[in-house]
Amino acid sequence: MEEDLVKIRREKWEKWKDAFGDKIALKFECENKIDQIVNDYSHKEKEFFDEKKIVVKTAGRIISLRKMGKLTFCHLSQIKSKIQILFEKNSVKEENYKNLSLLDIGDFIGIEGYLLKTRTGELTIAVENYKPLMKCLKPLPEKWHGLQDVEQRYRQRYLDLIINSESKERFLKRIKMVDAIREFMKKKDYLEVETPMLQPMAGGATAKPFKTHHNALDIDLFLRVAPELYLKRLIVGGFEKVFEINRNFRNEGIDTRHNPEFTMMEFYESYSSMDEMMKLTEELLCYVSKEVNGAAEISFNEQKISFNPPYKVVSLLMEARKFLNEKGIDENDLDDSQVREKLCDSYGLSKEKSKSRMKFLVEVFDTFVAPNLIEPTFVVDFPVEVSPLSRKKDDEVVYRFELYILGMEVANGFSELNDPDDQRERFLKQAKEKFEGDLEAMSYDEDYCLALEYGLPPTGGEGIGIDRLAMILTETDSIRDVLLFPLLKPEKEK
RNA sequence: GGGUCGCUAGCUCAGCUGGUAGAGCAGCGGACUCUUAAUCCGCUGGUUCGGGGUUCGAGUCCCCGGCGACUCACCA
Repeated sequence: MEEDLVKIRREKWEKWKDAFGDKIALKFECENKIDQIVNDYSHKEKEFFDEKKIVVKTAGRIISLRKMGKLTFCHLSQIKSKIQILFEKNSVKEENYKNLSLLDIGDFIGIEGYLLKTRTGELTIAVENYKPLMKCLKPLPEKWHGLQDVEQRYRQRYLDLIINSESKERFLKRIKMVDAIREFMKKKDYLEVETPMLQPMAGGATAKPFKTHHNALDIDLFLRVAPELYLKRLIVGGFEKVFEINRNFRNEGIDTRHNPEFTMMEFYESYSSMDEMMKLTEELLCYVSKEVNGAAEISFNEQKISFNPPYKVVSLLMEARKFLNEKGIDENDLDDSQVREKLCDSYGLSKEKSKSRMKFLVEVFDTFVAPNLIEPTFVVDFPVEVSPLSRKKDDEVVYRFELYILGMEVANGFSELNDPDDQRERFLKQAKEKFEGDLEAMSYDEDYCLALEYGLPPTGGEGIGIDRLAMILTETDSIRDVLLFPLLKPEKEK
């Protein structure tokens, strides 16, 4: 049983004090990083190490252990690399060789030794001194198959990271991606800011918020669904270019593309419009793809995708109307709710989402067109009705776009609505929908309208879904696999 | 919330129409100075997710519950 295995490891651990002076080391001067050692020396010939004794001092977790009499091979792991280490009975002190039996796979040790190449040509540290740093009391999952149980990989992500290198690599890639995005935005003179997560009113997106309570103020607060309205207040305040990479929270379903908390980058630029945002997006994605994957072209489940600009542009309304034409549907009939419901039934559309002519058209697009947008594609011509924060182009549509990749919405941007009178009217319409039972409709935010009265310059703004972009760039099907700790239901106490 | 599937040793998995729960890895003991899924000999290890039921007998069949995966609905 597992307790027996832990008991044996604990007994070994008890002996550390006599054998090595410490049960738990305070620290270890790790003078050489393993990936640096590998980079510097793995290409050298075997003879190089015969002539020159290169001494290194490093530390890591033991991830494999092969004892063969008077020789013991291990692999020592650090975040970016691993290296083989070798204990020879003649090179370490006799009692220290014997004390190797107190070490297990999973333990952290610090070592000092010299480099050599084995008969098979593998760069190896021949250990002269070593010091165990901390015991791993639990047995690690098996080295060959790794940790397969999906649930355990999420619940105990550290085990997944120790044992499954693909998983570790995927997260390192995500980190690199976020770094690249940040670098890009800073190079473009955007200022990085943080705006409230706790908001008295959850605005900036149509979504169901999480509610919470502040005790000292005795007020209800919401976790933000978007930072949008605060970022635009900063534009009013004269911060001409701002961006924020942070979490949003939406109290909605969970599936392979949705987690209740997710990361978005939102950015806003004064004196700009949706056209500049689209150009910037093309440039950004191309740059990030090259930084992360070394190329602007990637493949995803055999599908080829290019991030090289320019991206295709399709009109939401034109595509939806094309569908109506093909099916012989008269658009004017769509004002009749009974007609819409009938059509929803025959084409398998959501009645909930088709409660007006325009919403029906959007639903048609989402269902029949969007899933087929594999290569990066901008969708334009969104109805005013579903875009309460975008500037009107005419009575029907706004200056707004969404970017689709692999059938997935990855970005959403627009020329910001900066007319306070128009904004008030749009909020009123939202408030009415909310009153009529739409839980996702926006609240009337008078404080934001007040800010607009001080003058929001013409502004382009956009939000990019970071998790989804990470999925695409790491060829990952589920959002949970690019989130270190996806939300799971707690296990029930027995 | 609905549907389908899954849950067996620390890990990866077998276990057929119901008949004594098995293997590999890990672990323990032994051999071994170039191994790398090391090898060889021997050994240990189980509340079969939980609770009921049917049965002489349940990992297997039935019911209830838990958690997860996929999928539909909702959403980005």
